[in-house]
Amino acid sequence: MMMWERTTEGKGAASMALRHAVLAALLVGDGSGGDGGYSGYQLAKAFDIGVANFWHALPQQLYAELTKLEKEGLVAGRQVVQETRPNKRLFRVTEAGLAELAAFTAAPSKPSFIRDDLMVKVQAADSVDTGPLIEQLEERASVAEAKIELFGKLLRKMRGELDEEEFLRRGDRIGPYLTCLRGLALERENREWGLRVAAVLRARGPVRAER
Amino acid sequence: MMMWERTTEGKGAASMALRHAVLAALLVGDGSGGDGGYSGYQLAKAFDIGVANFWHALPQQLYAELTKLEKEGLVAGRQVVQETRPNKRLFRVTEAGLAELAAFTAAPSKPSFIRDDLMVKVQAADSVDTGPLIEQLEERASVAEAKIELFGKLLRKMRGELDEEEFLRRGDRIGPYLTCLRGLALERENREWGLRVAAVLRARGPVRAER
DNA sequence: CCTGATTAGTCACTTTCTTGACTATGATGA
DNA sequence: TCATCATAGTCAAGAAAGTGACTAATCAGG
Repeated sequence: MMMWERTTEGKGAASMALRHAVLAALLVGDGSGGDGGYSGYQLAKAFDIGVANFWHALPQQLYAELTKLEKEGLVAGRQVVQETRPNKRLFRVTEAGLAELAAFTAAPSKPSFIRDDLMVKVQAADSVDTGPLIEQLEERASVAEAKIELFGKLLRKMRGELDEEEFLRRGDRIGPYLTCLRGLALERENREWGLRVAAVLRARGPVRAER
Repeated sequence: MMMWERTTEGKGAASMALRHAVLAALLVGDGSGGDGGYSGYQLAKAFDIGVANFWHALPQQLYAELTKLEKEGLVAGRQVVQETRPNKRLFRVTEAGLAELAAFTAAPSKPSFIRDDLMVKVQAADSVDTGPLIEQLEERASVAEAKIELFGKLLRKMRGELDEEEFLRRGDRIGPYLTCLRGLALERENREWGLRVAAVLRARGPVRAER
């Protein structure tokens, strides 16, 4: 039997993946945000930095998910009337939401999944023109560089005046710090790999008579 | 204007993402496989090792995609009658398929995306029971360890008797080697991060009075 | 005064993925 | 000999995710 025939085995596990990412992200805004909660809009921004390290979603999806979560009582929203800006709804995680997150955390994780156009292109590098590929690899390396700096700043900000060891021992809210560390490591690898592959392909020159 | 309002901009880019991963994976089977091409079944296995580093897909999707690709002339399948096994169809990439891959390679890449349950859980680590989380982190580290060894073997096999520098200069088919290198780096990071986070959470002990 | 950016969302449609079957045959191991 | 594994697929329903367009207010700059 091969791997895709896991019939009748992971039965009641209920995927609905985005929701847990939303709940986890919302926890951060809850309290530190000052006014207790994130709006959909703010959540979208929080996703862009930080959460983007392990989850990607467009704002439309977040709004939709927030609506569903509210209907199920996992988050509670309250209207905030603003004069200078359009009104907004601030959401915070409810007890039920926290319970849902706890259950999710206790359940087995599905293997992480990655999807990367550039890697597909590198896989085919022996059969196609490498010119544009080299450009994209170097572009990616420089994007990674920028993220590395951004994450460095974020980490410094999160740990405040404590050093890392100290913060991880005694800080509160270390979750986002730990995921950010992973993002940092990832981007470093991204940069190294991009530069290395670009160099290798450059050194080989144009692809020789294929097929 | 925010990022999700890229209206009328990436218009003709045609997503259909899986197809390029399939084409790139098929290229490897084409020739080295001996009998010229991969069957859907073999492709599924190839995806599981190697391609899984940058693309995840279930066999059902691959079969479906192969059918579509054949209808569009990007791959060609031929029936192979077997006595000892069920018959199969071997697929190879056509000229048109290669052209499609080339066009894809030249076009801008969409940002890589990751989705990782475990990271979501770590993000929420300050608010939930960390016991099962620590277990999962250590489990992941050991899975990563196994992959590291597997990739080491794969790489040695691919480069044959040459050393890495030499192979990357003169070897043919370096694409899969380069993506495998990335996979290796990724798994190493996975292992380090998993062990580190598990250690940090363990040292902190159970979560203190939440909310 | 007009343009564009920022805040704050909503709606509808399409594509893709996942899930859970079901069909075959031969080989291998207990 | 019986069970299971490995090969080699196919099908269909439903859930999840992604895409593109649209509304609306305010503010900042030229």
